Amino acid sequence: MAGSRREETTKNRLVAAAATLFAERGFHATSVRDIARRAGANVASGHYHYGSKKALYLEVLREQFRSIRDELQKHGASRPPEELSHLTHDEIVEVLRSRIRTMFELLIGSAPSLHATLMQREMCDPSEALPVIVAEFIVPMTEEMAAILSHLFPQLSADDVEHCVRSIAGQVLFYRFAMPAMLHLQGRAKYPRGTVAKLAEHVTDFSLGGVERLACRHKRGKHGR
Amino acid sequence: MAGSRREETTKNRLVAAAATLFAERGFHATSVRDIARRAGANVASGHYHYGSKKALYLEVLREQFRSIRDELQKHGASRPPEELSHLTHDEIVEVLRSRIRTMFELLIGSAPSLHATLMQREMCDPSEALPVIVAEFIVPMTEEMAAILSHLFPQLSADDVEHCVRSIAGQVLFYRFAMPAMLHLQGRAKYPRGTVAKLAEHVTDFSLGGVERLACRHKRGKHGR
DNA sequence: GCAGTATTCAAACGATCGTTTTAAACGTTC
DNA sequence: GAACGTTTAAAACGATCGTTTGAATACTGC
Repeated sequence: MAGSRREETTKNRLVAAAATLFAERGFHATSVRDIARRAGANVASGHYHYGSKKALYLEVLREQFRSIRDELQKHGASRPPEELSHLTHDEIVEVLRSRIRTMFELLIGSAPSLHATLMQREMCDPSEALPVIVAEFIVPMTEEMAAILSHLFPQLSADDVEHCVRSIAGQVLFYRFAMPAMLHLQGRAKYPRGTVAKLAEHVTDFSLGGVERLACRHKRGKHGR
Repeated sequence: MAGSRREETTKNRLVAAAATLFAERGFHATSVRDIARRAGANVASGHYHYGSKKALYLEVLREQFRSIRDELQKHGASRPPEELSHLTHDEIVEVLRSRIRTMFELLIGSAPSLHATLMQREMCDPSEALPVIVAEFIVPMTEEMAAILSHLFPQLSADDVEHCVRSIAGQVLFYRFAMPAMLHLQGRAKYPRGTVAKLAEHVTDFSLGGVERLACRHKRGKHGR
């Protein structure tokens, strides 16, 4: 026994099944019987291994967002943030473009992306897992983006940087959080191939314009233009 | 009887109570008994007046989004869109600023804003009411914003205008859809006074920069600067 | 007034919920 | 192989769910 690598124990199958179902249908619309059935386990196994349905839900979110930070680092930012200082302006722009693209891939890429769906549901009905999401996903992503913007335009105030980070995050998250409406408008079942690349280009260009305008505003008085 | 003005009939109290509870807790977490209790009615009254819990839910959404278009017109755009042609560039900018501010007030203003909450829940679990939301809220708002941007920068392609509209909408919606995370980050229970004004200013300035960059891009080749 | 419809009410329906119970099966250690 | 803690299994628990029933009540037109 004791195979340390991804044992297919009942406990593991339970949390995996629960993650899928909680993401697909939400907490209240998912029954412990659905979870047990999908995990090929007994109805009582959830309580035996996790204590309660709620505790199982919290474990699902802890597990999902424990791994996402590594995922973020793997896809992009292989270099520590201080290395940004050694890059030219245009190179940092390309870093920004790459990070925005990574976010899009994470949120609306081909994979189902349980993280995003679970996060969206937590924004509707926050639970004790909200701090985990903030600490493991939102804060790291926010700080990295802030570092990039600060290096791009050092004259930006900390407040402006924060606002710009949220402007960028908002643009990206929009296509996930408003996905059903967008797909309905387009009469599609899912975003067509190539959407990620196109959106990443647009959001990057749009945001560069936005950030640049704020950065140059101070030279032209408080309200620019 | 036949008082045409906002009768406090059981039917009306039911749909009002249902709107509040569906927004607060979601469809599955709200029981017909909760609704009846809040409406001061019997458990069976929901079925008598609306047929089923699901039908009541759909009626709630239809009613909520039937009224929001009027709300949008009242707060802003008192003039038909073609009047934009008679305004100067700077005047159109102020129209844009005012519309963005209206959106913020609608989404995170002091009022509870059932619309926004119900819409957010529909994006998690789309129902037959999704087309109503798209037709009554998203399409009008999108088209008006597109008209403003087109008048601001006539050289923008239709595709670019669409993308920019979504970039603006995304920034605004972010502060509603990610509200629990933002408030947790700030250690607050709700956005402090003056937030709407500050955010509207930022999003307007940021977006003007973004749109302007895209508008000027064509003069500098496909990938500008 | 009464007939007839529309609405409200208390009570109960069957189904399903999360959870608990009890015992059987399994795995490990002497 | 006996003893023991761990895990799984079937069955049932009480509670609550959405819905239905059938009688009581309120309202309408005459």
